[in-house]
Amino acid sequence: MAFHKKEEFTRKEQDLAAFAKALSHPARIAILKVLAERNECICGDIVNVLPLAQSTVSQHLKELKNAGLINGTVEGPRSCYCINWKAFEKFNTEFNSLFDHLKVKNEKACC
Amino acid sequence: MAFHKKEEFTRKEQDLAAFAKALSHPARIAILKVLAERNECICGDIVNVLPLAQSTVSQHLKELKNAGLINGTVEGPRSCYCINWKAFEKFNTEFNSLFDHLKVKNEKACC
DNA sequence: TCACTTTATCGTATATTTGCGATATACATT
DNA sequence: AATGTATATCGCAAATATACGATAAAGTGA
Repeated sequence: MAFHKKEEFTRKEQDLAAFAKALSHPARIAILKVLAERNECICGDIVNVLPLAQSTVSQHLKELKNAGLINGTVEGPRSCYCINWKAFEKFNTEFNSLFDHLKVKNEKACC
Repeated sequence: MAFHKKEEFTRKEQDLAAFAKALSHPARIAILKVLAERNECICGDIVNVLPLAQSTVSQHLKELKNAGLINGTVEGPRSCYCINWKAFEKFNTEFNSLFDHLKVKNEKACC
């Protein structure tokens, strides 16, 4: 690709794309599901549930954290993660605002 | 990665991830916005709007079409694209069903 | 038929992602 | 202090994604 031209798009487009990218792997979807299902913030339990090595899971967790979708805190010798619902809410809103009001207008569009 | 282990996740997880992947580039978000804004189904007009080469835009359109997010039909010498709102609706529902009912339970979770 | 326009595809270069084992780090327990 | 447990990071290999120019394909119009 030579150079990524992502900077040439609007901030909103980049933010939404970054959010979608964080969700763009089934392992990360699965991790979010586990975090959402359990009340305690899990850590290495995720490794036991997923068909992936510990280092790989740790990497996915890092990406989710960088994207702001989850929070992580160190609890003694282990790490505790949980979903950042606020970030989820924010992006859900942004996603809808991008398309929803246009949807009505074009519901019965051409092809 | 050696081999992609995506097959080891559930179909729902894979589908949702594939949808998110289609949205995971700002150029594709921008394309969807253009398609949503105009009543006529655009084609090469998108090329004029985006800071990308024609072949690159064509590639992004192909990916969006493969993901089922847009429809494309040939109209004489040109191609006509528009958003597949049904697919959008489906994935939006699926996305919400994955997380929304869990959200209530865990709203005030740990970390 | 011969240009012209529009779009798709091919080939290629480079960047990024995915995955794992090995290792480091950090705390807990003995 | 020594050991064990849990997690993060490093280094590497392989797969994918991104981007573009060149070219092909397919229709239009002179």
